[in-house]
Amino acid sequence: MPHQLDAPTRLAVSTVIFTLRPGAAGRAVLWTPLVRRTREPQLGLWALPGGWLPVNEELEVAAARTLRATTGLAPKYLEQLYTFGEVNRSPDARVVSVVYWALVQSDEAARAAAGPNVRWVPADTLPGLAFDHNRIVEYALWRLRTKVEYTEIAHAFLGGTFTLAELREVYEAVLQRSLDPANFRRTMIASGRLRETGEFQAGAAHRPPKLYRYDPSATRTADDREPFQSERPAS
Amino acid sequence: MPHQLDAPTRLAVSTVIFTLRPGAAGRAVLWTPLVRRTREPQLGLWALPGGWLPVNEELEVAAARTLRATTGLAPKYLEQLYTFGEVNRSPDARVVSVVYWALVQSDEAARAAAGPNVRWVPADTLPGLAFDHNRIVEYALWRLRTKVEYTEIAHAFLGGTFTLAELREVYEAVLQRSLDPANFRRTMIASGRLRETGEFQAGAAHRPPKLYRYDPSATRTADDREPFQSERPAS
DNA sequence: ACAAAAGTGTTTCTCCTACACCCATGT
DNA sequence: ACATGGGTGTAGGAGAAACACTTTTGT
Repeated sequence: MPHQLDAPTRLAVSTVIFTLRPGAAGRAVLWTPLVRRTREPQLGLWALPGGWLPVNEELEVAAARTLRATTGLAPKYLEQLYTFGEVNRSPDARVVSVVYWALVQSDEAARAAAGPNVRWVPADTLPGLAFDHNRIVEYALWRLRTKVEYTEIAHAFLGGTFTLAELREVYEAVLQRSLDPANFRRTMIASGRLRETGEFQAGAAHRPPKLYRYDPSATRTADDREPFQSERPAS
Repeated sequence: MPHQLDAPTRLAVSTVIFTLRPGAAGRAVLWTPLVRRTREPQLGLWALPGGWLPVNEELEVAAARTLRATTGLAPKYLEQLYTFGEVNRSPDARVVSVVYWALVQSDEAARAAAGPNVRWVPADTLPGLAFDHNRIVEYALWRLRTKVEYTEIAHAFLGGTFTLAELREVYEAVLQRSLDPANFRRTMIASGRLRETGEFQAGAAHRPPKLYRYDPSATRTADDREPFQSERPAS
C-alpha cells in the first residue's frame, strides 16, 4: 500500500528548458537549468523546474511561468512533452506531472540569473536527479533531436536575425554531427521559411554573410502543421 | 470565476479507439466507439470512453481498462496522445484529461458488443460530442495518419497473420489514397519487420498470396525507437 | 598577397514512382 | 481459356551527399 489513506492524486507541471552554450571543440552544447528541492521528499536533490497546477491556470501558462521563475526568461518555443504518472514515481503521494519542453534564446540565457537553488548543467551529462527526472530529460532530448530534423524550431535558439552559419551551428550542436555548409544552405533556402533582411554581418576576416530572419508565415499548407505546438513571440 | 470555491482539479483518463470496417467504395473506413453520458454535465451527449483516474492505477492501465469496458477488447496498440487541460473545457470543475489512443483488431471489433450507451461511428464524420472531444478525436486521427507513414503500427488492425494485400488495404484506408501494390510490397519487405509464415491463403480465384507475420524484434537499432509507445500482445 | 569563410556549380548516388510484364490459381 | 490478383523487373526522375571552385572580406 504505497499511498496514505485517501490522499487524492496531485497534478504538477514541470518544464525541461534547453539553451546552447559554447563548448569545447568549437561545437556548442545543450544546457538545462535545474532547481534544488527545498522540501521533502528528495530534499536537496536537483530537479526540473515546476510546481503544482493552480486550479485556474492553463497548463501551458503554468509551464511558462515556472520557466520565467527559474530563468527570468520567456520561452521562444514551448510544447507539451508527455504526462508522467507512474503510481510510485514519488514516494509519498500519487503525483501526475504534465511535462513541457522549451527552447530559450541562447544569448539571453547566457545572462540568466542562477543562484544557490538554480543551477545550469549540460543536458547530456546530468547528475542524479530527483524522482524520474533523468528519464524525462532524456525523452525531451530525444524529442528535440528528432524534431529538429523535420521542423524549423532550431531558430528558437537564436535572436531575430542570424546568419546561415549560426543556424548551422545550432543544428550541429543539437544533432551532434557536422553538416556540409553548401548543402545546408540549399536545404534551408528551399524550406521557404527564411527571409533575407538585406543586412550583412560585418567585422569578420572574410566575406560578410547575409543576415536572415525566420518567417513562419511561409509556403507550407495547413495540412502538415502540427496541432498543439506553440510558437511564442519574443516577449 | 468559472469554478466553485476551492474544488480541486480532477484528473481523468480517456481513450480514442480506432478500428477498420468495410466501406462503400471497396475501401475500409475508420470507426470509433463512443459512450453516452449518463450524468451532468452534458448528460445524453456522446463522449469518449474514459473516467476518473483511481489513485493506485497506472495511466496506461486505466486507458486499457476503459477500452475493455466499452468494447470488451484488448488494445493491440496503445499510446499516450496528449493531455488536455484547458481551464474551461468542462463547465463545472477543472478537469485535466490524459488521453490515450488505441488500435484494436478489426475482425474482433466487428464482433464487439454495442448497446444503448455504446455506439460505433465513422471517425471522420462524428456527431457533436461532449466537451472538447471532437477536437481530441481529430488530433488522434492526425497522429494515426502521420504515424502510419513512419512506423509499423498498421498491422495492429490485423490478426496474427496477414497477406500484403490486407496490409496494404489498412494503409489505404488510413491514408485515404491508393498505393501501388508492387512498390508497397518492396517497401514493406525492405522494412525487415515482416516474416513469411510459409503458409498461403487459398480459396481465391487467383494465385494464392503468402501469409506474413509481424516481427517486432527485427533489424532496427534501439536509437530510433520511440521511448514511450507501447506495443501490446493480443491477450 | 593570403587566410578564411561565404556562396555557387556539378557530379554521383540513392530512393521513390510508374508501369510493363510474368505467375498461379478458381471458374 | 480467361479473369484476377500475386509477384518481379526496370527505366526515369527528384532529391541528398560529396566536393571542386569562385567571391569577398580583414589583416
